[in-house]
Amino acid sequence: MRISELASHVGVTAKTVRYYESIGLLPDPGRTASGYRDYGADALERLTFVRDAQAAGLSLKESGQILDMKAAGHGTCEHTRALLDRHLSDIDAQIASLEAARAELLALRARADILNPADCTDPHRCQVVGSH
Amino acid sequence: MRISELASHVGVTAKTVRYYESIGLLPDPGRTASGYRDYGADALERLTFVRDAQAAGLSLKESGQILDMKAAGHGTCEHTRALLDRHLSDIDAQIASLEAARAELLALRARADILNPADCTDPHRCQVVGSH
DNA sequence: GTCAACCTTCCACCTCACTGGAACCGTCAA
DNA sequence: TTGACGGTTCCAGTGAGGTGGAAGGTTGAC
Repeated sequence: MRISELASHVGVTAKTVRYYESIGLLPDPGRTASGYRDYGADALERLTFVRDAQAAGLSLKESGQILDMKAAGHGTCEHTRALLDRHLSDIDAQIASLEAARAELLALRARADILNPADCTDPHRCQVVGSH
Repeated sequence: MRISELASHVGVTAKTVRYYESIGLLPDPGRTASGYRDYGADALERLTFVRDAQAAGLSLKESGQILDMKAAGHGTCEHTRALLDRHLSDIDAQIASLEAARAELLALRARADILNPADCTDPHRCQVVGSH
């Protein structure tokens, strides 16, 4: 399959696929006689994994690490598990901090709702954002 | 107070404070006779707000917008409220996507747990990451 | 008076994940 | 055979949020 077909299967652009190849995330695909990149199912699987992993918050580098461990075939499960565990706690921390942020924003909003907009005319302070 | 003191109160570096000033996020502070930046409580409050807002997922630009609206003193409450509302839904979306990612990672981890590590010796595929 | 630890400016560089554009070649249907 | 729409390379830029380092001035304790 050609680059655009591969890209559209996964929901990225051909540019992005070439970029991934340039950073070593995708291997050199074979080429057709005319020099076009020619991808197989393995490329699709690899790219799909990168996309999934990215959706799960892993960086391209980390996806590459997992994929490389897989290709090297050593320590794979333990390393993958460790990476996964680290990301699970990262995600938990992110969710916690977002929820704290949410609460903060909500409190700010509540103040904005309660305050009479007419009170908001002091040219030097906004009641919502002001001293806290 | 001097730049490092301000910075350490908020948990950033002096470099970062100068950078914030350079992008207009913090106003020119006064200077001592020798040219050192001299900050007051207002700078601390402003920088703290930027840090809080950043923790809440706002960009530096957006923090600056709120702070500018506050300084300009017009339309403040409505604009702040709109910004806050937009960010609340952004945060909700982020939390939702992180929770989806979490579930995905957890599923991957569960596969890692169930599989016998001894099965993970095939040099060409990792059971955890492989075909799905 | 000396020394470390601070401060100043300025400019360049970094990471991440792309994106845009130029200049050129290949494919395919009308 | 012409034109649209792909593909190729390479280089440069984006934007967010900084960091590093050089070259110099200031402060304060011993």
